[in-house]
Amino acid sequence: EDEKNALLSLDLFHSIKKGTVLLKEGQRSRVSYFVLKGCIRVYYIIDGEEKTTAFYTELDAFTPHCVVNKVPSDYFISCAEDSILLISNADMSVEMNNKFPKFEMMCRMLSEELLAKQQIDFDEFKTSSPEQRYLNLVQKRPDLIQRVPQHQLASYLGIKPQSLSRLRARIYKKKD
Amino acid sequence: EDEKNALLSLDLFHSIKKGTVLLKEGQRSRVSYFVLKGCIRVYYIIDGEEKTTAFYTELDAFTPHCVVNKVPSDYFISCAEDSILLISNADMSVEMNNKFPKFEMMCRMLSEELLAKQQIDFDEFKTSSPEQRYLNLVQKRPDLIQRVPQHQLASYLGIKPQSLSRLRARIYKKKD
DNA sequence: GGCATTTCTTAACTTAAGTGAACGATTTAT
DNA sequence: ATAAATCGTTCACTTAAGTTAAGAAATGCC
Repeated sequence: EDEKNALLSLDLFHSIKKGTVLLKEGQRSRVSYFVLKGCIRVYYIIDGEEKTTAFYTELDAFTPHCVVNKVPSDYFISCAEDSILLISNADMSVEMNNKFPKFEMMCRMLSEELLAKQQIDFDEFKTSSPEQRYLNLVQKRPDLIQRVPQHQLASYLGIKPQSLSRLRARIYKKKD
Repeated sequence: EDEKNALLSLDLFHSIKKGTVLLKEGQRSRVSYFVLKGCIRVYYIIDGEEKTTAFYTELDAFTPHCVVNKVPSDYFISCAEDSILLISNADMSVEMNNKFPKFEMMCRMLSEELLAKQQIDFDEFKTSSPEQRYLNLVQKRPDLIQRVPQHQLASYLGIKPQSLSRLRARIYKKKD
């Protein structure tokens, strides 16, 4: 339909190399990401240390906080792998939303679902120990454990790399 | 305008007593809440223990996960204080969204903002210690610390009540 | 008012995470 | 290919949270 043509007429697809920084702390941005292939990572630098808080992989959509609230970013975004991303800017979605009511509805439903899902994730995080969180991650996103460095996983789990290493050793020992 | 009349024609306002359980684990629900006065609380019962994960107070809106995803609820919701709530059901919002494009847009923007805001909250939680999280809460929601029992705050901060008590004593001692 | 329940604090002890440092192993750059 | 940097693991030690238990304080209920 018309929606389809409007989307395809713009070339939004980008091939991006591992390590490329897409957004820096302090920057303002107007773009959202949709991951077609690869992985992007959100991290803060606190007291000189990287603290990774999120990974977005195949078919994940992500609009940074600074885009929604029109403020400078608190965090960095970088490509954790060579990736293919769909990058769209906010003006474009405003236009799409105006032209196509269906698009607006889809966006509303999507963000409502993501919000509800994230609330559950947050609840799980709060109510479980680092070890349980790790085991939970093994269940829910086994790919992440393979494709992402341990020290980034550690802060994603809210702990230090050494603690994750120890915790893994502990779990491995239990399997007797 | 029309929107206003459509809203007012329905009586959605409810006065609810402290302690009333609005939603139980396992139940399906179709209703969202908007807190006009008071406080509602989300909690799980895990191994017989209550784990509080969220509080909604004046002017907060909340649609439970089970409503969005049409599944049985994982958690309980109860009134933490005598409250006045606006309770609307999902059919109603579907209708509103159909009738009034503006309403759909507002809902989309609201949930996008809430999603972005919650991501930041989650990030802060992951990157800080229980003590920092408590101090952060004192800054951001000082009212909660007054109006909510400590043991509920504790699990909200991801720790045990005894730890919160100790942590508070530790902070108080430091002020010398 | 007085009794029961719930809530908060304290303490001693256990367990696990934080810290600092060392050492291979792996990856990256030249 | 080699040197440099990064990464993962381990260890000893410190710090803080979990656990169990006891008692004080506050709250709710006849």
